[in-house]
Amino acid sequence: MPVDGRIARGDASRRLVLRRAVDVASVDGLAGLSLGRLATELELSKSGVFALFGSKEELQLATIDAALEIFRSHVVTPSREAAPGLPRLRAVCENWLAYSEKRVFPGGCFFFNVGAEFDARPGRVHDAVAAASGSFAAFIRETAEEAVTLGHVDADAELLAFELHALGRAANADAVLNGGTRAYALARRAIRARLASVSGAPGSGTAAASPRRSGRAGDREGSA
Amino acid sequence: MPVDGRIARGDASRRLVLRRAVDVASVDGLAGLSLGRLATELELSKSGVFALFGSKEELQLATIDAALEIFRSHVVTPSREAAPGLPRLRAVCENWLAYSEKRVFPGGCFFFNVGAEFDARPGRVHDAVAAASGSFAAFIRETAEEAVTLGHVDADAELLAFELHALGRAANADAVLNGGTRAYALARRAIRARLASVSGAPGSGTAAASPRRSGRAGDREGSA
DNA sequence: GAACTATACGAACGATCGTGCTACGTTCGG
DNA sequence: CCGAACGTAGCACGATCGTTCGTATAGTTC
Repeated sequence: MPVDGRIARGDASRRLVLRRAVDVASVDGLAGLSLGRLATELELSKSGVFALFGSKEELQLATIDAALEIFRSHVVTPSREAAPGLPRLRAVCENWLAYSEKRVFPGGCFFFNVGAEFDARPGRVHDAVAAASGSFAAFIRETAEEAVTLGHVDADAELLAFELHALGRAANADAVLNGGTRAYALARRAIRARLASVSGAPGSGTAAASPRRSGRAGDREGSA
Repeated sequence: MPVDGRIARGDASRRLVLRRAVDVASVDGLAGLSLGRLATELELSKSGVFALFGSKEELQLATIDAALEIFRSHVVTPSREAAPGLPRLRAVCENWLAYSEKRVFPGGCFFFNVGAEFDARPGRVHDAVAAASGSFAAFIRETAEEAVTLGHVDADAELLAFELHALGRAANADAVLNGGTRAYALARRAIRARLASVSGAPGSGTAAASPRRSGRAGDREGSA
């Protein structure tokens, strides 16, 4: 019977702290996280919060893990329900944009912010952020490779994945910094143009939204 | 005679501080800037540095201005030497990538980092960052519009500018976070494919580097 | 029951933060 | 030459930081 009431209580407290920590970090960064602030906002003692994680760095690493779980549940997992190939590739793009636009984290994409924050600093936090960011980049790439292998798109999979990831992150950056939703609309147009199927099977995945606005003379695709 | 020895001395000190401040901020963020750290590293007194700017927020704003000047001198100004239209559009892309890759700021693009840092925080620093970022986005857009007007490319100028800006920022993010130069190569391939001229006049601007690697079967452009 | 473990608290630590105040040069305008 | 302006340093303040210590409490295991 691995039911330990003490550990269960501790895990509940850890979840409570981490739920707040991911929101704070998405706005003020992982360095802006402070034990005292978290304790005050959650009406706990600073030393109690500290004891739950052992050090600030461990709190930061736990915050990254918690954010990664939330990210996966909003972006990666639902995308797997779409059919492999182009539908899934469209789904992961749309799910990512929706995840950013709905402000699952109040500061926009968590990993965009902490990635920019720790990109040039060494240490375990940097490595954890890079690993998390890299795992999602790998997921996009594998999904793109699948779409190419299945003949749904004719492109270099790695380059296509890079472009799609770039468009999403740019939309997040512009939208959070300047407000409004224009950046998301631009990203969706660019992604749609890039993911026009080569032949048939245009079946939209789980969340491919906005089938509207097919007009707009020359949606920019035949520039070669 | 606008020669005031006192003000001249003060400006020299301000430049000394700001030169260090932009480098520190590009790695540790504008919030990671501290008067004490700057004073210690520059062997000045903390109160002296403080008096030069009046407040930390003023130091942050001055740091943004100093970084903007450096950015313009490396990216915007040299791009204006290229011929209007497609050559200039190619030049601004390449100059931006070179600015990021050469680590003009040790933490990569200054405005990418502080943009992500202050995107969701209110205040004057946010507004200054948004204005600086927006002014460069406007420059790309205007350059793209010029290329479209001149018939050098057939595309939606706003969307094209968004895509190019997105590709550059993604390359910066990936390269700084993970090291290596692969992200820059991917961005250059994507930009080159996007900026294939519609007819003639492919004259490369001032800094369009890497005319190599024209091979690579199907450089992904005819996916529509 | 005792022995042990884990959560949680309160108090305190040394360090650093941004910010004042004071004082001393240097340099300007009159 | 004199008073004002500016740069610069020294010192101290209140606040907050991460961390440590001692202790009380609740749960598990014997």
